[in-house]
Amino acid sequence: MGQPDTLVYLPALHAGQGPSDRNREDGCPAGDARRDRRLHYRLPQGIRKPAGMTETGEAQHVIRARREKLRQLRELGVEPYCYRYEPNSTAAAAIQAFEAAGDDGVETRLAGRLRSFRPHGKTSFGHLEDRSGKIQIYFRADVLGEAGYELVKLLDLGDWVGVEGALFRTRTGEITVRADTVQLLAKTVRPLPYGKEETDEGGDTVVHGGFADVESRYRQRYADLAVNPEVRDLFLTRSRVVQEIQRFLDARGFLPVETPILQPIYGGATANPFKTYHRALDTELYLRIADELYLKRLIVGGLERVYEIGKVFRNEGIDRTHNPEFSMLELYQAYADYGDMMDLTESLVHEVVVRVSGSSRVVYQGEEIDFEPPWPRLAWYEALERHGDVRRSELQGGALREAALSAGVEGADDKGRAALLDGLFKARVEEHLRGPLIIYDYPVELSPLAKHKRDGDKELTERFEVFVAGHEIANAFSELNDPLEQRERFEAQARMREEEGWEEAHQIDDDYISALEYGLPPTGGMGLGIDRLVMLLTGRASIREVILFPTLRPE
RNA sequence: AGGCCGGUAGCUCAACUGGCAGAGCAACGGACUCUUAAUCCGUAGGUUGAGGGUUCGAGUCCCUCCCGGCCUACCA
Repeated sequence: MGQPDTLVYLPALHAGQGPSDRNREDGCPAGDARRDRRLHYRLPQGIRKPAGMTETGEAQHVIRARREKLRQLRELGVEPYCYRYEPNSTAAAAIQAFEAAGDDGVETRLAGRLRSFRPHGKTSFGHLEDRSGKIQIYFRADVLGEAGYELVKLLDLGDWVGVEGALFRTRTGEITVRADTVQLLAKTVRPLPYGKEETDEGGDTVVHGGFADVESRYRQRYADLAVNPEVRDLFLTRSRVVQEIQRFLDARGFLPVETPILQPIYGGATANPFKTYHRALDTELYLRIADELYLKRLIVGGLERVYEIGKVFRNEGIDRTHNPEFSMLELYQAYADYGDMMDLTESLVHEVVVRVSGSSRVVYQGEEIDFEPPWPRLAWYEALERHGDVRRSELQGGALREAALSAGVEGADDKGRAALLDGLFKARVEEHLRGPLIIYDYPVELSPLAKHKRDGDKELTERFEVFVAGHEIANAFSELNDPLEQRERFEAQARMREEEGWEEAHQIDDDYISALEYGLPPTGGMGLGIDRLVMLLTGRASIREVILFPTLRPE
């Protein structure tokens, strides 16, 4: 965990432990045996049509031509789908080694994808791309021999190849591998949507054409990743965010745990669930909408500090900030309250931002956001007063409904107090919260799982949310640990569901109350939206850009 | 859900006021032993999202539907 450099080359995992070490250098011996086997692996006549692709005209034509190349390769004794290759470096490391050695005598063995290809008769240039970047490869017929160069002539953009040879500098000064051997690792039979690249005078890379259709990029993320290095970088950043969070929490004694995704009673948030069904149990189950209630059961069990980073599922609308499944961090710490959670959240987010982006400041959609703690803190009703021009004392009965109506809250006519307060805040306040900003002390109606204020104000709970750029990224509270009051809160929610038709209201979870009856120590809990944090750190306006495979309408 | 914009070759995009559906790249064949958007010669590639209508004639105008993006409203 927390590997700072994910580009470090990992040596073969089971060197010397495999079934045998024979053929470890070359996973693709050519020969009759292979050709015989080919008979069993022959592809069906019609090329299978992947979902969502129309195989009209050219695509079919191209794929047919590539399959013809497969045949030619096998005729040459080259197996186009290799078993193994053992590179000893990466493009970036090879270039670095060559520079360090003073342009002298560096041999390297690399594997990657053929990103560009410029044949010139008995000579060809191309670029190989691996996870570290690109390096130019120089193929010569007189070096590779007739058979080797025949293979080079059958290469296509996107093919996976392994090359071995000495590094040198071309006439134009580019560090290049002069290939002594070339090995085809996997043939591409469907052309990748590569754009042409050009380096302008400023040294910037300009891509001509390319793969830009947003929906296609999401549906075929593999092609998006293969073709767009900045997309690979983005998901590298995402992984680092998760690693940094884990590192931060591990260092503070938090235990990573896994709780059920399939739940008989869903809870821990106000949201509509996905329903599913278990046959053997003949039971309806729900996909979790939050991890909360199970994690707090673990605190009851004495684990004291736990966290989970995982997917939660909410059966609601899809837009640029909402995906039906999204990733959340939830953590719970015994003996802590929401004040501790404020401090923890500030330092967690700050540290992740600094370690991932190198600075506490990020620019998001043209707006500079500084995560340096402490963050401003504003009480919920104060925020409403400041941005919504409504005072707490004026939000009783009809006045609240009127305020919600005038704020344009949808369905304000027949909503209950909780929904009206929530609607009013969302309509009037959230967009003004550029943050990072802590909004604290939420109305009790909105927070059935939070303790009420210790000062005796029973209408408020010790809960806060963190807002950045108008969106909530974190939610935390002093966890309600009084089982009797918890039952009353659940019952109040159940009444809201029945009387006001508030479907998202919390269900009564008797087993959770039983757990509380065994004793939940004072506990602080916090939830953090991973996707939104990644959006902030990568400057993306759409959540789909930061989810590898976002939910799309099936084709 | 509502509003706006869009869907043309594998990719990125053109196509005037309704008048023969095009280019670049990718692909295929050929030439070329330091290229890098390689170059040069040649070839192929299309149910213009679907259906209907108006018209001598529709990528273009009208209607319906499908799909997507953006904005607004709601769940994080």
